[in-house]
Amino acid sequence: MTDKIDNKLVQGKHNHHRCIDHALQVAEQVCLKKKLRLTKIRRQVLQLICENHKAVGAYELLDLFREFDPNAKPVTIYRSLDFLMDIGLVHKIESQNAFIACLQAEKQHKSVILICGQCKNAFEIDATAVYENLFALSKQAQFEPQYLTLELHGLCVNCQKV
Amino acid sequence: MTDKIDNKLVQGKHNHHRCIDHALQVAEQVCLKKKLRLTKIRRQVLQLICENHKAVGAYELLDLFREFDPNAKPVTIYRSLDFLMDIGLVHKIESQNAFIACLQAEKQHKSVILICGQCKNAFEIDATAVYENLFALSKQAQFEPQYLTLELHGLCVNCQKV
DNA sequence: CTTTAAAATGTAATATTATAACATTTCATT
DNA sequence: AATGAAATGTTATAATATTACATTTTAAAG
Ligand SMILES: [Zn+2]
Ligand SMILES: [Zn+2]
Ligand SMILES: [Zn+2]
Ligand SMILES: [Zn+2]
Repeated sequence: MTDKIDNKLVQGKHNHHRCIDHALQVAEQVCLKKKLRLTKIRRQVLQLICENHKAVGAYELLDLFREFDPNAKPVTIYRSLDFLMDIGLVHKIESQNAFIACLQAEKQHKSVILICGQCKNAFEIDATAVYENLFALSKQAQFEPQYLTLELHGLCVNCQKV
Repeated sequence: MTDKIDNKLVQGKHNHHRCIDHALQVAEQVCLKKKLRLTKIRRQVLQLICENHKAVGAYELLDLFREFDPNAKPVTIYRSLDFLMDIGLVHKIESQNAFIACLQAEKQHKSVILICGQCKNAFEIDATAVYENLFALSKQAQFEPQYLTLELHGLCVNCQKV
């Protein structure tokens, strides 16, 4: 399984095993704390999402998952995604119908997802100030803000040259 | 056709005929300027989107459109939506797979869409500062920003009470 | 006024994304 | 061991969107 990881594909050079391990450890912690069950299926789905930093579609994930269970059905993936999203371990990229693992699920965060249109890598950076700004703006318009969809499309540093 | 408009449904009280007329006039102007063809079908689709300020799905739109042409197919709607979105007359709300008419298509604008989770009304307010902030932030992360998906979910003023 | 080529539309089929409904199994607790 | 809630299995289907190719409409040229 680990030999599928292709470090050339991820944003910047880094030991990607650490990302996966960290994400899985955080997942354990979060579930322990909330008394939720990180079952085998859920862990496998999370692991697959973590295999690179690209946004991954549910059916793409299903194909990958079928190496664990050839008979897996869409609903299995969607159920796991729902579970993982509910507890903040996975984010949905609405503009792509795709999913990424959150790399900072252990702490509360208000972030923008930067999505490279070329390589599809997606990563989060803090945008707390932006949230505050927008919430304030919307309140001025007598709107009661609840949650924000914030996705910035562009080119990552690796894809800008040429 | 006009007697379908229900002003109780729209954000605040206003003469909704003006919204439709304005949107259609702007559409004419934009197409004239860009030498594009605002065909009957495209105008009808835009008109239907304008009939209220709610986000409307493509198939919902198709149902409405079938009062013009009972044999209309999904692709007709999607083609018109693509055309209207390309020239900024319509925006897609990614988090809802739904569409709204832009009320300020005549001028360049950087806005956030405020979406009421209760009544589904959606309207835009200016967010130029937020764009600049985010673009600057992302550049610091060596990301080249291109376009932003910015959708704020919450409750509109009419839906906050009780 | 024809010819022509591009744009728009018609038509059918299909791809992609996501959920509903109900049966069965697993698991923690009693 | 009994119990009930949570998770999973299984089947079907809903909802959203696109592809491919035929035909018609339109604007512009000759
Ligand atoms: Zn996150
Ligand atoms: Zn890239
Ligand atoms: Zn707009
Ligand atoms: Zn409302």
